[in-house]
Order: sequence, then structure tokens, then C-alpha cells
Amino acid sequence: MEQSKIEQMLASLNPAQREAATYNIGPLLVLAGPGSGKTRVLTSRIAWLLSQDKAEANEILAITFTNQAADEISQRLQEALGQELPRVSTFHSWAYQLLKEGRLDKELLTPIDEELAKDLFKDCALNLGHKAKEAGELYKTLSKLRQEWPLNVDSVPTLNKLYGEYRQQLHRLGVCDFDELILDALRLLSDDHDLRQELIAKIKWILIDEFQDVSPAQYELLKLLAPKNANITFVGDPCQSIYSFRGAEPELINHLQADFPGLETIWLDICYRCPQNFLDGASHMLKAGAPNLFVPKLVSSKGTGKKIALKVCRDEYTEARWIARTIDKIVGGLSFDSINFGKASGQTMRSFNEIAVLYRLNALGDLLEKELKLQGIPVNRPGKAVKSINSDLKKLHHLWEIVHNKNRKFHLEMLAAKTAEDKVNESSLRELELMRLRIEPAELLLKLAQYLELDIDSPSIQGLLKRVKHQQGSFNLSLFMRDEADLLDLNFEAVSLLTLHAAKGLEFPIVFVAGCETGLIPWKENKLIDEERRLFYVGLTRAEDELYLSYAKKRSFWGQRIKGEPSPFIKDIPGNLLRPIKTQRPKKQKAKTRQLTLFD
DNA sequence: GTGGAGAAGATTTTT
DNA sequence: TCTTCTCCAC
Repeated sequence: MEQSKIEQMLASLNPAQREAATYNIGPLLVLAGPGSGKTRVLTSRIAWLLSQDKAEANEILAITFTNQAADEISQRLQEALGQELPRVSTFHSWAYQLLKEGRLDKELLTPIDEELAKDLFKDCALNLGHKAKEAGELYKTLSKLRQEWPLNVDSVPTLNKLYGEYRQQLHRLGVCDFDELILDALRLLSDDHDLRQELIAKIKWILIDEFQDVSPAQYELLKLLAPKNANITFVGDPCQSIYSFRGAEPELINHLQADFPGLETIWLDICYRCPQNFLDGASHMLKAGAPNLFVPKLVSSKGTGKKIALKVCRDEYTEARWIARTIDKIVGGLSFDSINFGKASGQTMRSFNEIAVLYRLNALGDLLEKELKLQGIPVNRPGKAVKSINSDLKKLHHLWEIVHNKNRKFHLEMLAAKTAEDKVNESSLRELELMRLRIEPAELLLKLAQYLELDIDSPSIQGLLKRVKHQQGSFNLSLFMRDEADLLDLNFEAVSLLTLHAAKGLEFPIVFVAGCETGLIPWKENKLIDEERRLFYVGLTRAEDELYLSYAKKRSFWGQRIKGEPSPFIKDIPGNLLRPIKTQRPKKQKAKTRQLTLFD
């Protein structure tokens, strides 16, 4: 390995970052504020471990929360080192790997995604005499329970039997759901003492990213792998924990000291992303609601910066148009208005992909998308329609997988349960399988839909066909079904429209947060107000240069007209950090005066 | 197994 | 408000 490269890497870190990257031995907690170079630290740390011969690549276990984050770290390591690299994986993929290795004799389990798992669970519930509605409830309850370890399904008597049945079905069909992956790994390691010791001996260094999003079950898995004095590094930011609805337990951070005595804590408190004003506003807001929460004082590397702009709008339409108009001005649009604006304020030109509009509910994105497009602003709205999968699409999906010979047993049974018996017979399936080799994916899909006698003119199937049309070779059909084929591409010249959740981990020079009203932010249905606060904190700390908050005094929502009060969170931002934007009513007059000055 | 009336419920999203 | 779900009658 090139030592100079590593040295260069370490030299570019600030003292706290470097201390974290080169922390020698024992448990370590790195509290990394927004924009404080968390990924750099993780990457440098792995590079340092390897270069100092502290570990071989296979002795390092690096766990991230998403595949995307895992890829990013892998890629950065590849660039820096280009040698044999440690595997960076998610909890789920690591667990899967472990189970695969531990079960060579048995049939390989294939993970299925949540939608399919839910279907199977519901089938089981119906077979055991539960009603459909009840089945949905039970699934939710089970999901919650499965985030804990030891598992306590007995606490809900009706669930006990059902869960047993469900697991049996999963096993029989040779599939596994995501929660079960973690649980199976836990079962395996708690039972097989030798295997556990073997792993402990093998894995010398553990690094956990996004610790604030780890579930209790995942934490138990970590504890099984790491003795009390292990070389384990937790990286996270409790202020950015926003995923409790899918099992994250931010309180776990308080258990660390007891579970790993001698734990050292390092703060990364220099923020390279946001100006000081945004940081101060965001932390003040966070502290106001949770006085007991330790919110670190973040120092910006960029100076004071601009104030946080605040715009009050008459209603949601005015808000959407104001955002559209402001974006147009910022990018130096060609309308008369924009040219004047650009000249008057001496703005630097921006491109669309430097701008993001954030909001709490996907529903708000619809109007924004419409209005921005109306103004000729290109938009990028990844992952908007997550649950557009209807039963036709499900059937089609099953048949697609059967024809591609993936999880054949599972999909055959699921399809059979949804269609008439005689539909799914081997000889016609074989015919379809042969057809697959000859024709394009879109054409095949159409044939499959016709075979199932689905309504091929329905919007869902037409939409799917359209999206699949330009695909070749193999691809993930379920992604296309969920409308997620167009993933967030930041190089694409368009304004990003995102939920606050989806914005996590991203940054943009210019950020709008729309719908900053009581009832929306915090979302009234969420009882965890603190988490809503953290979500807003995440939103505010995405901005590099300019931050605009807006709210509407009236908003139509689910048929009701709601009177919009400003979000209480806005009131928690010190007034001196805010810059109210006034309504520029006398538009004509303004243009006139400006024209006059030109002739002066 | 289909269709229609009526009720319910409507976040956030990764693996 | 508007879409989706549920359930019962046919």
C-alpha cells in the first residue's frame, strides 16, 4: 500500500477527525454532526487500520445502514487504496452472508421484499381464520415486536400461532423476509457457541455507521459479535435519528457506556456544510424542545453566512408559485422578472441541481411538482409512489419471477393463491419460459399480462410497460413497479423534490422547506414530537448557502381547509437568525422604477 | 368470484 | 376530498 497516500489522507483531516480515524484500541463512539465529515472519517479509519497492519481486510467488519452508503464507502476506499478491501455491508446483507455460510447443507433462503412477505403473512392469517383487516394489524404488531431481542411474540396470544405458521411457510417455500434475516442470525449466534467464538476471534475491528438508526435486535447482534472490550467504533448522531417507525432506537446510545466499559467519545463538531447561522438556528430549535438532549455546539467552517429566509404565503398555491418564481430567479431564468432580479442583486448563477425543495408529506410534492413544471423548471422526484402496486401488478410480478426461474416455488404458490387453479400449469409455463429467451422484456411483460387475462389498458400496467420499454437484459422488476426506476441522480439538471426523510445524508447549496406549519411540521399524527423536531433539524442542516422556509396561512388538505399557523419549530429559531421575505405586491411599480434608473 | 355500497383512513421508508 | 379496503349479497 502507498503509505504517502494514507498520510495525505490523514493530513487532510482536522484534529478530531484524525483522532477518530487513528484511535488505537477499544470501544469508541464518534458523534458526528451534520456535514462534519463522517464518511471521510470512516474511510480514513479503515485505510489507517490496513496501512498500519492492524488488520487484514477480512478482519474488519464495516456496517452501514443502506446499500448506497456501503457502496459509497467501498468506492472511496477503492480510490484511495485499490487493494484487497474489507467488505462494507448492511446488517441485512451481513446476516444473509452468515446464514448462507452456516447452512450449506440446507436449502438456500432467498430474501423477499416486504410487500411479498406481507402477502404471505396475510395468506397465513386468513388460513387461520383471521379477517383481512385484522391480518394487517397483526403484521404491524409483529413488525414492531421483531425489532426486539429476545423475541417476545407470546405477549400477543393470537400472534404466537400465526407467527409459527408464517415462519413455517417461509421455510417451506425457501424464502426469508428482512426482519427474519436479523432474527435468524441472532438465533444462530446465540445457539452456536463455537461459531460465535470463531467469529469473535476472526473479526478484530468493527465499525458501525448511523448508529442512531440501529434497532435493538441489531444491537443485540452486535453485542454477540463484540466482547466488552472489543475494538468497535460506533459512528452516529442522535440528533438525526428519524427512523423510529422502522425500528430505530436512538436511546441505545445511552446503553453504550454500560455495555462497552471504557468507551471513549469523540465529537466531530466542525461543520463543513452549513454556515453558522443555519447551525445555530437548527440547534437552538432542537434544544428548545428537548432540554435534556445534549445538542453539541457545531462550528461552521464557512463563517456566519446568510440568515434563514422565512416566507409567509396566503395558501398552498401561492407558496408553490413563490418557490417556483424564486427558483427561476436564482438560476437566472430568462423571464423579464428574473433578469431584473439578477442584475439588481448581483446573484451568482445557479443550476437546477443545486436546489432542493423539501417537505414533510409526499402529498405536498404533487402541487409543487405541478407548479414548478408549469414554470418550466425541470424536477427530479425520486421514489414518490411507493405503494402503487395493485394486485394485477403483483400477479404479473409473480409470473415474471416464475418465468425467470427465481424463487420459483414461492412465486408459484403465491400466484396460485391469487388466480384460478387451471391458469398455472406446467406446460403453459414452459412455453412462456421459452418465449422469454426470444423477446424483449416489455413484450414479454405484455404477453404475461395477456396470459393472466389482466386488463392491459389499465394505467398501472401501461405505466409499467412504458417504464420497462427501454430496459434490456436483467433488471429488478419490483423497483419498476414501485415507480422507483428513476433513482435520485444529482447530476441530472433538475430541482430535487424530496421528503425530509429522503433528504437525509444529502446536501444542496439551496434548500427550500415548504409547508412549515403546525400540523404538518410537526406532523400531527406522529406522537413522537422529538423525532419530528429532529426531522426538521435534518432538513435545516441540508443547506450549504441559502435556506428558505415557507408556510401557508390556508391550506386544503384531505378536503378540509386548514388554517395554517407557523410551525412551533420556527418560533424556536431565534428571531435574529431569521430574515422575513416581504410580499412584493406593487409589482408593476417596481419594474417601472427600475426602468427609470436604467435611463438615469 | 364479482360488484357495489359504505366505511375507513390518509406519514416517514430501508433491507 | 378522494382513494382504497371490506364485506356481504348475488
